Amino acid sequence: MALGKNYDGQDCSLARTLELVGERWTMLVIRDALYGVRRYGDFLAHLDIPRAVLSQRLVTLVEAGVLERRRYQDSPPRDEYVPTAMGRELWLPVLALGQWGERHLSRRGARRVFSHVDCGGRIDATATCTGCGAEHLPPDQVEVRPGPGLEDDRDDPVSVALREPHRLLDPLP
Amino acid sequence: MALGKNYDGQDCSLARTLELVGERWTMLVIRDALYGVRRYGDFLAHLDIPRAVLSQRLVTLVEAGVLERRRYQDSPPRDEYVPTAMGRELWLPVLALGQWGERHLSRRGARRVFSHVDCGGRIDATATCTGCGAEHLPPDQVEVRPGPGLEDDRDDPVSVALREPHRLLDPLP
DNA sequence: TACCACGGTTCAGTGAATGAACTAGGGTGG
DNA sequence: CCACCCTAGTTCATTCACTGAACCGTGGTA
Repeated sequence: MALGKNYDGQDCSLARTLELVGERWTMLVIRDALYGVRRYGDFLAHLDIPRAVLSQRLVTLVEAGVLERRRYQDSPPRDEYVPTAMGRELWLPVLALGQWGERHLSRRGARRVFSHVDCGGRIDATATCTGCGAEHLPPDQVEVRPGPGLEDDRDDPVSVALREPHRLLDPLP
Repeated sequence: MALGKNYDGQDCSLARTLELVGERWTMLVIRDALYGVRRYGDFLAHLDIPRAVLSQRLVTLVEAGVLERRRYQDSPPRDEYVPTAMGRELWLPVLALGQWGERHLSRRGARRVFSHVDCGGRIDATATCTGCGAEHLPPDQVEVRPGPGLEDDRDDPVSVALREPHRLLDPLP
């Protein structure tokens, strides 16, 4: 972080977190990784993000331990990016931020509906199942599907795959 | 948002939220407002933020309905910034992000400890009281105090006031 | 061999953030 | 009356972050 003023003067954990995830595009990369996106090209197409930014963000997240880089083929060499346990725990802030937006910034209904894999109940902003009451649901216990407010006009592979219900963390597309 | 590429291609609530709160410094301004900081000079001193950035962020947050600008004196004219109901609901993402940082990015103990005003129990990352089980605690039911990991080397008025337990949303310093 | 797909890298140009200085409207004290 | 102080901004040249467009390297395929 090279800007003249960084958050060093802030001895607080929020600032530490924001130094890592607060740069433009980073939270959306993390969100996509939690949905199950793994490959550079899929992040690129789904997020419509500049290539250099995506490369740099992935490097940063791997170095920080949020994502893990894994070889999925040797010829030619190809890596994918998988959330670590540390990265999976960012699900809660991602959910809280997204639900705030659903509640306050959405003029149509919910764009994405998150439900509990085991009982089908809706998930609230604290990752609690409103159906059965299960709390602290990790991402692999959550299914995402389109809500009534989602405009379905994207045709990249990830957007197409997310037209169907999809369990978080399962590879996409 | 004038960068060549914005988040318009992302029909998702997380992107809508990040367009508002994702700019550099904004989440820290909101965090301070939730702690109870009200005045331009106090945000300025506590955050050590460039003046022009603070002015612009406050304007944006007022226009978006997250903060409300209120006259606190007429001669000379002086306004303060108070979280709206919409702004107070950002407490949950702020807490979730901060707690993630406490858990994964802190080499010493907790910098800030959040507890339930009514029973004194600790608050977890979902705004649930670990003492009595009360859920969805709003900020005005939460008290913040320094934790064992906080370096107490700041001497601006807000930092000094936060050396004592402080109920969120109560004006600071 | 030419073309394609993939996962990057490079770089000039544009926009955001920054430090430093300045402004306006009061209030206070000598 | 004037000088100084405080507060809440505003201005602007400079630096840094992001971007579009082009390019690169390593394979695989027809």
